[in-house]
Amino acid sequence: MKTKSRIVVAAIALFNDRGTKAVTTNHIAAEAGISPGNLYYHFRNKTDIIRAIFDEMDKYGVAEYQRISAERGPATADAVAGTFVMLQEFNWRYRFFKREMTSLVTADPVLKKRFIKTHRAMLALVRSALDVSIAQGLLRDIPARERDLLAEEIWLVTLFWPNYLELGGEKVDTGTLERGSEQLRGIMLRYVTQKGLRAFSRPGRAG
Amino acid sequence: MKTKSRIVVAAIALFNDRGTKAVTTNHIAAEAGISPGNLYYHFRNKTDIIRAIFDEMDKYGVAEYQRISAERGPATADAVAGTFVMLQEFNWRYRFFKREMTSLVTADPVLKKRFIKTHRAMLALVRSALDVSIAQGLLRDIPARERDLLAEEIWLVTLFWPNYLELGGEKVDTGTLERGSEQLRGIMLRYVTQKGLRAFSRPGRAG
DNA sequence: GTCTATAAGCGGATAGAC
DNA sequence: GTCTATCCGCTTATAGAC
Repeated sequence: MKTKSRIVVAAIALFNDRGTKAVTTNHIAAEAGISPGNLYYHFRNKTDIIRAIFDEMDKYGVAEYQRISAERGPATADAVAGTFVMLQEFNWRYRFFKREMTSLVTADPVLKKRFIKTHRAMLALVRSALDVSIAQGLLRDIPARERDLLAEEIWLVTLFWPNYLELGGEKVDTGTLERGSEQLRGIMLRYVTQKGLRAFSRPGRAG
Repeated sequence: MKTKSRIVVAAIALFNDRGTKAVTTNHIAAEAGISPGNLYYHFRNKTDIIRAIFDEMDKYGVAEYQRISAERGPATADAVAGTFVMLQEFNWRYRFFKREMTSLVTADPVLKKRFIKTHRAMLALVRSALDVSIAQGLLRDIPARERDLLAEEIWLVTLFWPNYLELGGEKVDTGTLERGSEQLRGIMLRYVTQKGLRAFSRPGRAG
């Protein structure tokens, strides 16, 4: 693996474990098996590494989403189920970022700009998934304003579920992440039609 | 004001402004108008100050909640409205804590223990408010499991709304906090009865 | 309780050899 | 690209006078 990637991998591992504050560039260099000076050849500073991780997250998320959409067809119940699972895996893989995202984004204007772009895109994605589900008759018709609030609620729960678990002293594992999916299903169920009920309760290829 | 309180007040102001990471004990001492050495007479270190702030938050929150319950009667629509407003003010006053809570709590086991206690109490509070509202016929009957999920959802939104706003690049102000209340109302409305509709849509004394 | 002075240590970052 | 050596600056924390 290239040194630059090794640094990123080492940083993610340490950040997940001890948090960005406790981890120094020296620690990262040691974990990556290189000298501190070498790290500074590849990255300006710690902030720069965090930005690189975010960019990796962004690419990974988009790629996974597109893969799922391509395999299962866009806006199918199957794709929705697969996306849930993917998001949970994603949340776990980059759990330090979820944990600290508000302070990280507040502290770094460059990161903030990139994050907001992704954030808006995700919100739009949820919103359009709702629109499609309604058009297909899987969800009952919902007034526009309520649709906006609903999309926001779904995205908020998705975004903060791991945080919520950690704060409550619950381990982030398969079981508790599954409860997050259950939360989302609970929200959807309030709007689901008979037709939708059959579609959503039928487990997708993701199990 | 006692020096110890002055330190806490100074720390809150600086933390809100620049985050706990960027603020040092020296900064806090300067802001409080005392010497660095003096600060260490009153507190062991920064962590110790953060714990003191959390304890203050805890006391303040409980006191405000009890005041509202006493003035408006427990579990009335009026009290619920007042509690919303109070929570928003609370979130603003200690906004640094909301912003960083996951990392703060992860980093300090003592704080974590105290936080979890409060967290569980709040969840129980929401749950019992739901029970009372259902008993009074303001909300339709909800199966136990769904009731748990609902309480959790309400608490999650309450807890993370300021975070959510900051992450999306929205200013935390009266308008956006009001949208948080609207989110919560949107959630409640899905369960509200005719009787409850009258009670909840009538603005409480809090406006 | 409060101050001044200062020790000790660490993290960030760079220079220059290889 | 990678290393070693090193410096600067800052933060924490303590000692001891008042």
